[in-house]
Amino acid sequence: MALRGRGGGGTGGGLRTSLVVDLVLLAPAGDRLALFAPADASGRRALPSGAPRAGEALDAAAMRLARAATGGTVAWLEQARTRTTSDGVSVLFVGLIPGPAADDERWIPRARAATLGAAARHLVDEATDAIGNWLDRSPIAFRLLPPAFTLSDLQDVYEILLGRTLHKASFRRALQSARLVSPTKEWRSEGRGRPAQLFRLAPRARKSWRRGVRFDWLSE
Amino acid sequence: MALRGRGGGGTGGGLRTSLVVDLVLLAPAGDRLALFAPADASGRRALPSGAPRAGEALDAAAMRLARAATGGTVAWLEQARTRTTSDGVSVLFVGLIPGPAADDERWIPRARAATLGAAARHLVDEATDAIGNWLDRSPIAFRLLPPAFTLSDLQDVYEILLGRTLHKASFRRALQSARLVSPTKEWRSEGRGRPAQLFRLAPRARKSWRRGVRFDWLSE
DNA sequence: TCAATAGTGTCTGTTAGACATTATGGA
DNA sequence: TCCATAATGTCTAACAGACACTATTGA
Repeated sequence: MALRGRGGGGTGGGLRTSLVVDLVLLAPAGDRLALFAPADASGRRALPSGAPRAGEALDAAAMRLARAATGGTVAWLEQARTRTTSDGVSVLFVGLIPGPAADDERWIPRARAATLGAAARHLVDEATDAIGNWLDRSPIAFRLLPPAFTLSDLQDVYEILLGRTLHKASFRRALQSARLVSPTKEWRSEGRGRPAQLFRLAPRARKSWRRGVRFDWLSE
Repeated sequence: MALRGRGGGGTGGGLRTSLVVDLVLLAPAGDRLALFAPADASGRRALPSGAPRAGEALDAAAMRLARAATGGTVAWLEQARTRTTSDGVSVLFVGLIPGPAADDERWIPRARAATLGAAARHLVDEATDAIGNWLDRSPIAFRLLPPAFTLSDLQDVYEILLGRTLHKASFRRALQSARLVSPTKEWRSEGRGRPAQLFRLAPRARKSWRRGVRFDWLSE
């Protein structure tokens, strides 16, 4: 058992190993989640990964790799679990990308993650759980939308990310009572039906009120 | 951007670096949280840390180190954030230990984490947040108690871990409606006051019902 | 008897979800 | 006109929190 003081010597200390960042990048596509799993030269699909550069922070490395891989905007990127593999240490990052083109072959339906193998499927499950957790605590869904959006758009994003349907009136009431969105004077008409009002994410001035303890855990 | 296939060659791939597990071990002590920060030979306190052995999984390494450091039972241990430091890669683990002896000098009040330095204080804050998150989703509080406990004991643990007081009647109602504890026929008398009934963690058969989306986020 | 703690019953304001209704445009 | 979608009002059951009260022990 080593007690490491502050500023221990340079690269001293732990076991030496290789370090890799693995990425599970998801995006809303239609009414499902899509997974970024491009094929390599031999046609085999895999999750993107890469190595941090010397001195580069993990978050920065993951962001650089995610941008380079997708070529697009990264709406949100967060660290998940670290594990040791036969290759060394793997740090998993979970990211959300705004809607990719429907014909982009690098994206596959999230439900087909199992075709990448059991290990990849496990990482994707872990990523999906992480998104659900963050969604409860942070406005990540808004980053997948343009600055002005309809409440139906927003609800669609939530439903895709959560993988379940939400009650419309309750959803809107919760948004309103949290003063989370503010209406604009614009309306958007899409096909049939009444046009929808556009909203923006409101600059927050909310006191986070405390919620009671809930014991509705998942059955183990 | 490297696309790594399955079973890449042995230790190939990423940047080579050293790997260290850092531990934030907390325990309820009286009505506060205590932090495990033993002093080394020179009298300087620090968070415990250590290196995984070759081939050892991170969880296993953290558990081994936590047990070795405290010499006691580890009620719960979970991975938190991984970061790169000047020493290499550091994987943070958060653990809970059942009540240490009041005269155990290796434990300090959690509020005095700042005396270990800014970096350690940050890790401890991160650990406290992680505990709050897990507490919402998993029965970790029960592991800090003996198999039979009073509801006041349980509430005390929750209050210490959450850092705030809870409403007694609501706490009990929530426990009851979740069918989370089952009463025993034993009662325990401690000093003055009416004796308290002992309870046990009930074998769960709960369907986890879905909760609506809440937007009560912390102000950023 | 008093103090202290355990446990419970009742009330109230809030909220999630169900349902129904109105509003407004396109086909 | 009919249909589809947006937006909103009302009702109800559940729940959190407040409060008060009873129960049971030791001092």
